[in-house]
Amino acid sequence: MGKLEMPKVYEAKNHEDQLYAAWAASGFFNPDNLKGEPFTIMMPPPNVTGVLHLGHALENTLMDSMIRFQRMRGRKALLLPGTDHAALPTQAKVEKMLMEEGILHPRQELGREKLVEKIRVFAEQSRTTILSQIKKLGTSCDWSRLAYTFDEPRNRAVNELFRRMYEDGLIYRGSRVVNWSVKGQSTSSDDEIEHVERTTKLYTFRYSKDVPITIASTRPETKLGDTAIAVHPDDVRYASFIGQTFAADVGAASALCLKVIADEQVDPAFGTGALGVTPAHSQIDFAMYETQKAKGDPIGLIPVIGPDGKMTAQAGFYAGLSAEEARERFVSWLKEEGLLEKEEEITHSVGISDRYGDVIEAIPMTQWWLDVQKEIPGRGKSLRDLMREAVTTGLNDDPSQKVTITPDRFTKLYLDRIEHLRDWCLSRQIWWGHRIPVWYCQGGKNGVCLEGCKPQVAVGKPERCPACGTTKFEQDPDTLDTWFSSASWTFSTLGWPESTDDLRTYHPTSWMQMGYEILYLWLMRMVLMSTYALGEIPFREVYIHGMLRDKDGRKFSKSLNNGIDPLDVIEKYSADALRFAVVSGVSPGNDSRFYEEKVEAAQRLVNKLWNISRYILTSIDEPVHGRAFKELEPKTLADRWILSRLVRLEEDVSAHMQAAEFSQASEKLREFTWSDFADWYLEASKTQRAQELTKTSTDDILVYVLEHLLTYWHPIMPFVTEQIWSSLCDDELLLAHAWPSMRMIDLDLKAEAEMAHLQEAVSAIRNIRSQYAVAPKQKIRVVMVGGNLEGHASVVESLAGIERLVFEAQAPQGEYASVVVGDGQVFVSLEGLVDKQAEHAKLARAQQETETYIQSLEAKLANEAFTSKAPEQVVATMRANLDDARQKLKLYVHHSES
RNA sequence: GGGCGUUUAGCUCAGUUGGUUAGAGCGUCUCGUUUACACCGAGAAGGUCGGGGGUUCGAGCCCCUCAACGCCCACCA
Repeated sequence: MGKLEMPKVYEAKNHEDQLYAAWAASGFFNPDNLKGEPFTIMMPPPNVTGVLHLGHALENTLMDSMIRFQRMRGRKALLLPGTDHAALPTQAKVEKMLMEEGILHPRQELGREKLVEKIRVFAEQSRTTILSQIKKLGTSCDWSRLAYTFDEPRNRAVNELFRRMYEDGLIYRGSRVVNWSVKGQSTSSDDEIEHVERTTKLYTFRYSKDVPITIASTRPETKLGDTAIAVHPDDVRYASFIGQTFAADVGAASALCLKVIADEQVDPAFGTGALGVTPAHSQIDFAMYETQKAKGDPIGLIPVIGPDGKMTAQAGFYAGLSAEEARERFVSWLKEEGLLEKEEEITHSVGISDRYGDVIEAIPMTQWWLDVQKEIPGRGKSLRDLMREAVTTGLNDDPSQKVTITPDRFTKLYLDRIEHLRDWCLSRQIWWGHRIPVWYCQGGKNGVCLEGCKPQVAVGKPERCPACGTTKFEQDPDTLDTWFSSASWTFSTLGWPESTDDLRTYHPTSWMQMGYEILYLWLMRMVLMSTYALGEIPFREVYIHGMLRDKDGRKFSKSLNNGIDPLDVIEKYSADALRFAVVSGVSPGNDSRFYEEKVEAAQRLVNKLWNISRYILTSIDEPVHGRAFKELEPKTLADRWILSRLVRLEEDVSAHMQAAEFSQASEKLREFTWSDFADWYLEASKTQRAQELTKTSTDDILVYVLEHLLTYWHPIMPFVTEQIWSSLCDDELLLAHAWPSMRMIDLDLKAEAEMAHLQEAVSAIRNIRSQYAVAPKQKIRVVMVGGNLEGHASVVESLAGIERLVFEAQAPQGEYASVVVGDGQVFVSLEGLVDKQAEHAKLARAQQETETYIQSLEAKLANEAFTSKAPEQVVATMRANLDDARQKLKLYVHHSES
């Protein structure tokens, strides 16, 4: 009788919070208390827009499994936690909530200060919730280094980055066409726009009877701002018009002045082959405007749609109308004038604001931009160059400064994207976020410096204007794109811009995981910031994971109401089960499905591990842990076999964990736990423990294997393993236990092969029992001829549930069901039960199979091309198999003769 | 219009550089309450690896091609 009490069912609820508290109190989450080579992971900071979802459960499992593994392997492991203020999403969310509460225009009604305060309160609450949820998931992060993208140290880093980039001339203020959300009243970057297919009407028309060129548009109302007509330079139809200017009165404030220009980008085959150029309301047309300007042959720029989504004064007759109304009226005017030639339905893609959901308008505005193509002073390269180098040759051709992306295909996506990168619009007109650190001198009237000074880029308000001497300044009202702060996450969290020990020790970070949906938004920008600011890559390895979907492969979404709250799953099952379920079946870059049955299966595994431990720990009087391998005394085949399997397991799991192949690692562990250890060794151990000779050695091996197994499971299932460990060992946390390497121990291939035979024989006997429905209590006798299992009779007897196994030289007489196993034959005594016909048929079938098998092997081995070209080992294995099969066939032949 | 991914048992997925007769979990069927576990045990059924072609001694894996589904990108005015 053991001294321990363990309930039959593992109740995670009773242990998880206490275990987490014990880990946190131990100090091992903090790498300052660890030795070894640093290994760093920065937690992708969850947005403070709400609570954690399943995707976070996946991410936390991936990160925590990796960091726990590395910690146990003796690394100075840092997993740094944090949250993201998520400027636009958070403000959008709070505004929506306020609107639901009846504050229909939060910005106007509350004003900047009050609205920001409302958002801050919401964000804080959400932050607190999120941090407690991270603990529930078991994530072993260093809370002493907790960061927030919107806290003071991060604000300093952001301002400093802005300042340096401004001084390097990379950040500039300029008027360009931006992506404008009328609903959100803010710009957004190219990456925050979703393209959706829509059907729209395409109108083909002329500006006036005097303009000889016909154009087409899905947004005719924007044509009020056209300043040119572009055609392909080689298009003979229009060649004679190039360079000419046509005037047209379409009802705008002043008559349109349309210059015909040549541009390679125009597709002569599309529509009429002529394109009405609207520089103010199209990114492409704006590019043409810039090209023309550079060529010294400028065209105009007339904004006809304003930030409020209404037609501007320049739209003349249409001023004040919404774009839709203006379109309607303009089209009917075209009809009346006989200018409309065609009206057809087409599908094309429109840009939609990620957060506000309205169609993005292209509008020219003065904003802050980051130039990604300009050469960085003193470096001879642009930001784009740095981003490219980091994933190809390594930064400055240094291979140790190379970011490896898994799976590799995302590297190509990344590189393609870099080539098409446009300047990054940094400023947002929302209020929740890092304020642009730029101050405008208010020396004169209307907020303009008397001496015309430049904007002052400074972390705090400047003392006085160097030009006019005033102390009156106004800060830029805009805020920074939220990704500007998250892009600096790998180093702002370590104290940059100070030169700290942390920065020297933990940067570049070792490993990063993220979903593919933020590859452009985040991964690229982290590389940009880190290579710019530190001349270092942000991380060495990036693991890109897929999305979790529901049982039917659909995204989890509020509108589908198919959400699963990870906290509910933890409450109902366990954090370990959630972790295992979420990680099993995932491969890098691919989506995977998640549903409750997976967690149920995982929880059964957790319980199985619990019960294996319960059996061992409660039935062994004084389990001794920490024995060395060589202290063990394997006495039986099963002993030698399970130890060899354990060595193999360690090898596999270590390799898989190192390579971030979590699913494979957990699959190997599951297989060993349930099949090898529980179903075979534990059952075999019962017989061994009943015998004086093998009692002690078996106990030792049971404890040894359990102890190792818990260790190898720990990174994936930390709670249950730690809980069991506490029963085994009361002076050390499993969290801080060293990963036992078994690299120096040889596999026992002989034992593995012999055990495979034994298992086959046992299965065969069980099969016969099942086939003949032999009652479990019915005593049966089994005779074995050949098979080399003498010496293992008692194990076979207990595993197969038979009364007695005897070995004889020849097949016995009487009523037997038989089966050939390896080079032996098993005869199960079944007096009065044997269905001779069925037996015969069964044997004939088995014999036939063996013959076919032999034939196929013979054919292969007779093929000279095969034997000469295939590796020696493959041929040798096949020869051995052929021998075995022939041996087997002899037994069948012998049997059918007898 | 480009590009990428997926397609293996009823369902969800493994299958590592091409090498024995393709695996697991769940589900299904049969049997079983022997003190670790009914959140269990034993046994069984179930697959021409999406179709076609090719390379090779040998293909689930490599090449070509077609198909279905999904995703991403794009300046179709």
